[in-house]
Amino acid sequence: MSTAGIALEAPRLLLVDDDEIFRAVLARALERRGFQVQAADCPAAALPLARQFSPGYAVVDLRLGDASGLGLIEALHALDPRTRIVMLTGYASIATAVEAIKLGATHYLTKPADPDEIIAALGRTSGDADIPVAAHPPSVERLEWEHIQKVLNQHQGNISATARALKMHRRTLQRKLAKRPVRE
Amino acid sequence: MSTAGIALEAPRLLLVDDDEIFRAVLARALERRGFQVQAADCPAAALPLARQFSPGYAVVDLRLGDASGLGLIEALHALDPRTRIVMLTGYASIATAVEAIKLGATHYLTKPADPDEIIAALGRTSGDADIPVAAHPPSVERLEWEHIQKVLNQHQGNISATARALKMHRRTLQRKLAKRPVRE
DNA sequence: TGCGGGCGTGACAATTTACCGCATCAATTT
DNA sequence: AAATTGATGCGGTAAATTGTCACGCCCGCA
Repeated sequence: MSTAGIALEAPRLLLVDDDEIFRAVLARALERRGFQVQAADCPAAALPLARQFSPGYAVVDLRLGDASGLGLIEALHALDPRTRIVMLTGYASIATAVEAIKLGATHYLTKPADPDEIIAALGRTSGDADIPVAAHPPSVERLEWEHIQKVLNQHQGNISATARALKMHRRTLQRKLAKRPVRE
Repeated sequence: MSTAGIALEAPRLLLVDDDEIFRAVLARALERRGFQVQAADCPAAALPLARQFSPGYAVVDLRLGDASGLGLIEALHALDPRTRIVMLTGYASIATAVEAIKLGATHYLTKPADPDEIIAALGRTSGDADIPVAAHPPSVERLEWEHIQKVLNQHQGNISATARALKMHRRTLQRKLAKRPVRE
């Protein structure tokens, strides 16, 4: 990080996500990495904020309650085409990815996403002393575990239903669950 | 399509796919729908053809033998930014979709795609379609595929490096890449 | 009290992975 | 020019994982 005037020079970033906890955690992580963060939980709140805050960067979730983040991307891009926008989503699909990029997003990431990865996606390779490591991608095993847990949670711990949703055999799911989560 | 002067007015379309049968079938289908089609099986053949043919539309496959269709998209876009390019692939992933759109493709479709769908995609601009957000969580298989593609992309297609990053065997990665991804 | 579903588990076959090795090719290095 | 390094493709085989079927056991419900 540069030595002087951090508060004044810090790039402004708008974070839009409807999950309060996720928002708070990510906001803090980004602030710690030198961004000045403003957050909102829906497009209606985000737009006025964007007008006033005039952020150079934005991270927006695809699923914002009932609204879609796609419209917000379009609006942010219309407000200032130079804004670097990353779309972040837990429910990724090719169709929404294509649409997001066409509407002006600079990148499209799936949750879980590491803060460094998000920053990299924003296209800000801050030439300072941070992130000497090339962010290690999670192993497929690790990712799979996270995903299974998430879906299992959505189904209130119902293993059979989860297996169906994941298109895997119940027996296999049981076996995977019996094993330890992989540590990196 | 209009009734008169088809031969003169017919929009020109460049079709690039390394599968000869597929190419022939699709070319015929597109011609029957009023396009003037020129086909090629690799970027090396496609580029000169594009220069001479100056197509307003293009349909290009992602996997062209050993080459990638992404480079061709970039080249076609550089040749004439107004060219409407659809990327068509049986190995679809979010990572390559994002890449394709950023390089100038107007749309990205997965095989099998019917000709009408392709034509619709060629004419589509952003925002004129309601993208269904977040249906079901992806299957573990799909998730794995997307993750692999993403990391592969981060490593510029280097299979060995990707295998190392993913902590999986290079041989295994090769086999997974050779297979087609599951349709959702 | 029977029915449907979820859960846990054993067993065995089918498939997939890990791990070899080897050959080729391209880019460096010596 | 020859040697070295690293990427890629691919065959083969042992080891591991998954698919599948079959149980028995509960629980909630009509």
